[in-house]
Order: sequence, then C-alpha cells, then structure tokens
Amino acid sequence: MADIPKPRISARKSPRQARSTDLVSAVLDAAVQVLRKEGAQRFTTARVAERAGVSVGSIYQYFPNKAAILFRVQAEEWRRNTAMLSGILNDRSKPLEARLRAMVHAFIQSECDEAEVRLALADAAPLYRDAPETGEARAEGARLFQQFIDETLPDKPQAERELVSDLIQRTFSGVGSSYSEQPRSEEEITRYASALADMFCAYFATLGAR
Amino acid sequence: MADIPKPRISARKSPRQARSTDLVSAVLDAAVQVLRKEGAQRFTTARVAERAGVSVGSIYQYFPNKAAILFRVQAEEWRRNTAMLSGILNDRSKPLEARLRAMVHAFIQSECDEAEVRLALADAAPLYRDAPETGEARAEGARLFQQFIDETLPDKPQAERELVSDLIQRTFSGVGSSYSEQPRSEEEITRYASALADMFCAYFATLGAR
DNA sequence: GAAAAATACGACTACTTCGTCAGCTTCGCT
DNA sequence: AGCGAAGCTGACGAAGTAGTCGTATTTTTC
Repeated sequence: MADIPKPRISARKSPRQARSTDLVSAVLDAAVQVLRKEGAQRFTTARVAERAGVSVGSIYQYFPNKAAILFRVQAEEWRRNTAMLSGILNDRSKPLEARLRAMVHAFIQSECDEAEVRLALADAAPLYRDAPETGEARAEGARLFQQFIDETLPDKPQAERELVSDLIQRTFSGVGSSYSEQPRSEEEITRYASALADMFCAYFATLGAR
Repeated sequence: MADIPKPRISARKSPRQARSTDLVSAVLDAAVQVLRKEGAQRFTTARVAERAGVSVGSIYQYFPNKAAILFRVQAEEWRRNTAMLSGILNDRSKPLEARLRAMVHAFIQSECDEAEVRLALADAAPLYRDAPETGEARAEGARLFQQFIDETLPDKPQAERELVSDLIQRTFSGVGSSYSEQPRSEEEITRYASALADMFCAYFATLGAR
C-alpha cells in the first residue's frame, strides 16, 4: 500500500487582484526552476518561496500544500503536451503514418528537451498521483490516443481498439521517460523516434490498419 | 540537476558470525515488508529495524545508509528477474517467437504479482539510482536482451541490433511498471501480454527476423 | 574460563521540513 | 482622505528522520 492520498489539491482561494495573479505565476515559475536545479528531493515550499521572491505564507494562501504546487506544474506540462500532440495528430493534410511518425518524434524530442524537469516531476509523482484531479488529466490524454487508434483501426471491435490504444500510450510514455533520462543528441533522438515509430507501424500493419 | 549522488552503497562491514548473517537477511526481509505496507515515503530505518526486531544501530553496522538497504532490495529483485527471464529465453527447445511470448507474459505477470513492492521501489529510485552499482546491475539485464536480439536479427549491423535491443528493453520495463500500477486479473494480464508480444513480433517481422 | 573480538542496543543529536497565524501593508472605492 | 477587504510577511511550533556512539551482551579464541 502506498501513502494515504491527501485529496486536497484544489486551490485554497482564487487570486482577485493583479498582484496575487502575478504571485501565483511567479510561484509556478519558481517551482519549475527549483525542480530543475534542485531535484524533487530538495523541492520545498521555502525554496520555491525564496526563488519566487515571496514569503512562504503567501504560497499557502493559494496552494493548500506542497503537492498542489507540483500538481499544477504537472498539469500545465500535460496540457501543453496534449495540445502539441493533438495538433500533429489532427493535421488531416498528412496521411496517418506521417502523422504518427511526426508525433513520435515530437514527443521524444520534447521529453529530452525538458528532461530535468520531467525527471524531477516523475520523482515527485508519489506526492500528487493519488489525487483525483490526476486521473482526469490522464483521461484527457487517453482520449487523444483513443481517437487516433479509432481512426487507424476502424474495423476492429471497440474492446480491441481500447487495448491497443492503452498499449501504445504506455509504450509511448514509458519509453519516453526512460529514454530521456540520459542526455541525447538530435541525431540520436531522430534515430530512436524513427525506430519507435517503425515498431508502431509494424504493429498496426499486422492489425490490418487502413 | 537531481540530487547529489552519495557513492556509498557498498557494505560497511561483512557479517562474520551466523547471527549477523541472520540479522542482515532479517533486515532485507523487513525492508520489503515496510516497502509493501508503508510505501517509499514512509520507508525509514527505524521502521525497518522495528519490523526486523533489531535496533537501528545494528542496521548501520552492515549498511552505510538507507539507500544501501533499498539498493540491496532492488538488486535482489533484478537478480531474480533476470534469472527467470534468462531461463525462458535460453530454452532452445522452443522457437524464438514462443520464447518471446513466454517471456513477455512471465514478465508482466511477475510485475503485477509484486506490484506494491515494485511501485514503492520505483518511488524510492531517486535515492539509489545514481550509485555506480546500479549501472552495473542494469547492464546485466541489457546483455540478456542484446543476446536475444542478436539471435533474432543476425543479419543486421550491430548498431541497429543495439538500438532495437534498447528499444525493446525500455518498452518492456516501461509498459510493465505502468501497467502494474493498477490491480489486474489473470485474464487481463494474458490479453495484455499477448498484445505486447504481438507488437514485438510484428516489429521483428518487418525487420526481417529469421 | 578468561581475555579478546564481534555484535547488538537504543537514547540521543543535529537537522530538515511542512504549514500556521497574528500583525502589517497595499489596493479599490467612495 | 479614509475605510474595509485583500494580500503579504516570516518567525515559529510541531513533527519527523538519518545516523552516531558509549555501553552491554554474546561469541570465539587460547
């Protein structure tokens, strides 16, 4: 059994004046910097406050606890990512395979670009992953994959499409976070993304993708 | 940047009498139990000592620090796993594909069987992953995959075989740990392992596996 | 069986961290 | 200007944890 989840991730109160809005974004920016420079282990509210040029008390006016800050950072990360991948996948001017290949490359690339933050965020996952909001955010991403698979394998029964979508998604994120643990050159990234896309294409082909 | 690595994972002194050997294994057993029941966050030397029926000081006679205990547990886990998979992969009485499918299933199965411990161990990874010993242990596992790929794709250049091996390995462990985060029934596991194996087989087929 | 070596104990130190709260400052508005 | 609300501060309390060390106990050696 893991840690007892603290289901208090949602904001304590909302900023009403301009300065408090600024404060919140300063805190989130600082949080990213602290994660990058200090790692998850040394991510503390005090350090975030210092870096943001703000007092600890102010942070706790808009975030109920440390986990909430991390969750907001992670949610933002996911949001950007989903938007980017969604844009690539829904570009109907290209054939399915080209879109898939582009998406794989973009994902691996971005994963490597922000490797430090991602790794730290992953290390801190135990603090926020059991919150209900996390589940919703994940489901959002899942829909993206599901939609793509539905388009790729329209003749398969839904149960199978769901299974395949789930598998692709896990492969994606698993390989991405593992691969980005070490620094990689542009060329390495291209080669690796290409191989991963090859694997997906081969799989889809045997499943009878159109 | 992540946490500064503490390169002191190796044993402080070796047990010479029977009672101290017992103590060490009691500590390791207790460590697994604490991980399972309390999670990585609440894994403390004090709790391990209590569960092992031993005092904190005794632990520090054979382990230089907390990370060392976690590393020993993880190393043991890897050792068992490598042995199991190695046994399946080297069973020359079966064709390559059957061995691959058996291996995938066994891996996913064991991952799910021990999900709690694995998850906690993964959460604690930041504490031990930067130690040099961890790299060696990983390399051990990598050889296993490399050997299998060399056998599967003997006509490809070595660079490509290494790339494929790396990709398969990351897919393996990434999908495994992600999939096992939720409890799964036997049937679900079989279906999922089968799909994953399908993906690998499809990929190998397009690469011209023999 | 007595000295020496190995082992075990656990109270204790030194440190870190989360989150609060009483009081002070700034803002918006009339 | 002046008043109430919103916002900000940072010292502080409470909790928890890693690892040490002087002392007690058990085992081995001679």
